[in-house]
Amino acid sequence: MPELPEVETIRRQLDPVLRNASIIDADAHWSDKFTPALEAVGSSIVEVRRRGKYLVFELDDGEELIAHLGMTGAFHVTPKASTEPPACNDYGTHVRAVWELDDGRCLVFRDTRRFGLLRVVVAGDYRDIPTLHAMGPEPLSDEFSGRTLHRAIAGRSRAIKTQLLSQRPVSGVGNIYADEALFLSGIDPRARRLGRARCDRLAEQIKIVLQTGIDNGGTTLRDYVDADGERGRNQQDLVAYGRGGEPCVRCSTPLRSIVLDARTTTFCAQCQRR
DNA sequence: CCAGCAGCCTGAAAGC
DNA sequence: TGCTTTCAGGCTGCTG
Repeated sequence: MPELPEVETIRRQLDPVLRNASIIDADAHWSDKFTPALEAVGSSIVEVRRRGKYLVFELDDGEELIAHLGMTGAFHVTPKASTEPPACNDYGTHVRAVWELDDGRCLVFRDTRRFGLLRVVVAGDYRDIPTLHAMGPEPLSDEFSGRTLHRAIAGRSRAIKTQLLSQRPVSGVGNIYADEALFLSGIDPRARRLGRARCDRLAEQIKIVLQTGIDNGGTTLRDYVDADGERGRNQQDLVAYGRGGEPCVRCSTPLRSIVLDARTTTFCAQCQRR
């Protein structure tokens, strides 16, 4: 559920407090989705960046620690205090990795459902992380526009929402913000062909809903909390996602919920055109 | 290469 | 009340 705005919110909190921190020890859950955490030991964090929904911890040895939050992933930094070397069990439930820093603080990764992922790679080499490797442009950059969206979906026959969730036409959009952007641009999520004009509208609304999400500190529906343990506020601004059966804010027709590619999809059959 | 879909996970909520 | 079933969903990897 963390999508671009949630990951960006966390990044903005982690970057200033983790710069120049040295990782002197680590512990990880046994799953090979999390054991790569140990490979970061001995390096210092240069900067915390983001690409789509992935956090990228740039290390000083030419490598990057990559983290995907899956559905329930969360990061936080403990205050100085430390007593013993870190162990996952010491920091509460569902801790999947702990990195001990040289000043006594710890970076802690929790992930209840274990849909998250940690990797250490040579900087920029994402061949082992297919979605990151083939990731489309950053939605809030000039690299993404109606023109690039139109070109990216040309010749493909899958529903537009499915294509958005694939991260290829654009990065960082998940189920919540896809439903919101499609609603606001008046496009049926099942539409399979979009002309340039509709791509322009959709690209514009994607930028707006993601920026609004960042400004609101993310959307909290269930598990999401930022690095300070705070919930987001963007759920108050949602007009489509999770509102099946409620009246459309534009035309009052009850919003319809369907399952598209195994994901709940809510839209207005009146306002959104195929 | 592409479309479609099962499987991975756990806890909350709904159903019986 | 307590047990069982359903649901949530990003991404991987398999199949046709």
